[in-house]
Amino acid sequence: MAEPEARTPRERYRAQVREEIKNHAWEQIATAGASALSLNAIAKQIGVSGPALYRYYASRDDLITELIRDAYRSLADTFRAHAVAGTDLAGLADALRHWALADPQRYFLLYGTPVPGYEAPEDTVRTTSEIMDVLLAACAAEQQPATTTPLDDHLAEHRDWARDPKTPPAALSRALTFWTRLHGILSLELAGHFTGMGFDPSELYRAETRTLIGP
Amino acid sequence: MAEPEARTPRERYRAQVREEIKNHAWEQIATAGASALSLNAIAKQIGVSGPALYRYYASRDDLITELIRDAYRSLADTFRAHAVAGTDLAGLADALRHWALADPQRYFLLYGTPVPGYEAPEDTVRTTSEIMDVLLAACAAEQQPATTTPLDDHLAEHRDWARDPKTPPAALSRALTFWTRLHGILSLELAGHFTGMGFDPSELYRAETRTLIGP
DNA sequence: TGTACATCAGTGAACGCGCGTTCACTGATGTAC
DNA sequence: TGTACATCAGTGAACGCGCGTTCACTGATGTAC
Repeated sequence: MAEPEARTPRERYRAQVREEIKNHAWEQIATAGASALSLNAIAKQIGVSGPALYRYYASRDDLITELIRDAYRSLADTFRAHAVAGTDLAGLADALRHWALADPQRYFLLYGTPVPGYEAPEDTVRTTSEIMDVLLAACAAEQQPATTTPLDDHLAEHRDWARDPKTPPAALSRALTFWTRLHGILSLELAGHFTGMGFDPSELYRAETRTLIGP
Repeated sequence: MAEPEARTPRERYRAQVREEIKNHAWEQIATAGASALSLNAIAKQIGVSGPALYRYYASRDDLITELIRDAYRSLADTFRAHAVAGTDLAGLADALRHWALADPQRYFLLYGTPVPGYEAPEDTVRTTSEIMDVLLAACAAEQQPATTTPLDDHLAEHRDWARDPKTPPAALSRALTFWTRLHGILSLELAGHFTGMGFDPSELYRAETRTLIGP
């Protein structure tokens, strides 16, 4: 994925095995959580001895970092596809929801409980900026409200995270509330906090999406 | 805490040691996350042999369950104190934020990445209902809007989670959005997703609190 | 096309570690007469 | 107040386990002449 393209058969084989390792890693994460991920267990599943995996990943942390990288890339690609297609904020919200529901543990790997001390590598930070860029562009494309809120004012002065200096302050506010509101619903839903309450989380999600659109 | 009161010196001693174990457990969770919690490590910190802890907790899972129980109790107590004092929604929002910031890992233990397969014991479910009751009462005490939203309609028909049947539908909506919006901000903030963005998360929190209040 | 060499995937043994948990025990603290 | 007994906290040895990781190696695959 992030690898250079595989030209030779050997390179193609390598890429294939790396992919297989990752697939089993995701499976394990889905079954027992990321903290339970074990190289030896993956090796056993693939039908290979434990040390063999060290041909493909330098360490367990290396593998996890690559999973995180892939996850961010996947979300960024999803967003960018919508940006190219010229979809609006509602489209992005839908895309985010589908992406999250498709693989809850992948969502939590990015946005769940942080591992104390873990520092994201430089390139994933770039990917998150890419995601934010798409979101900000979509917000800027919406009709801007006439009035200004205290939050707009604050963000107008703290806007380093918006790479395009032409982004209007109201779009900054909207991007943040888009992110936090939808994340709030998704993370509680995926964690199962709504089970047994009886209502349909997608109704809540759609209601929140509606309030985010328009001026 | 959830124990019967300690009458005899022995019982008091027991309660004291249990408390000490929990304190070190929280410390460990804050340092390395809940999945790294180890009974042996706690024993070492206390200066006691590993098996000694089994006098106080039947197993590692037992200890974690009690930590979760305590955490829910703590939040419920915080909310109830505000209910008794007759505080409004803004007061609850403030209380929630302070409670979360006071101990991020405690927050994540309740609302972070779920452990696949873990089932909450019956009594914590009761505590969460208690929390919801306070929130719903505060929402019902607010002035209700004149118009009705599609979400109101949906929740009017799926309201088993609201124990008081007199709770107006708009209050149900408000309680849910209160919860999900504030959780969205808090969890992203505590996980460090806003670091480096430059703005003040509390401004965002206050802005969202404002939109939740009034009709 | 065939041979000589280099590359590299995978093996099996080993290291050191820490984990949760059990068990039979010692010794101190509390209780009953 | 003193003695006999029961309760219970804590110990140390042990069990079985799985983990990440290293190392020297075998054997297959690819490369160069």
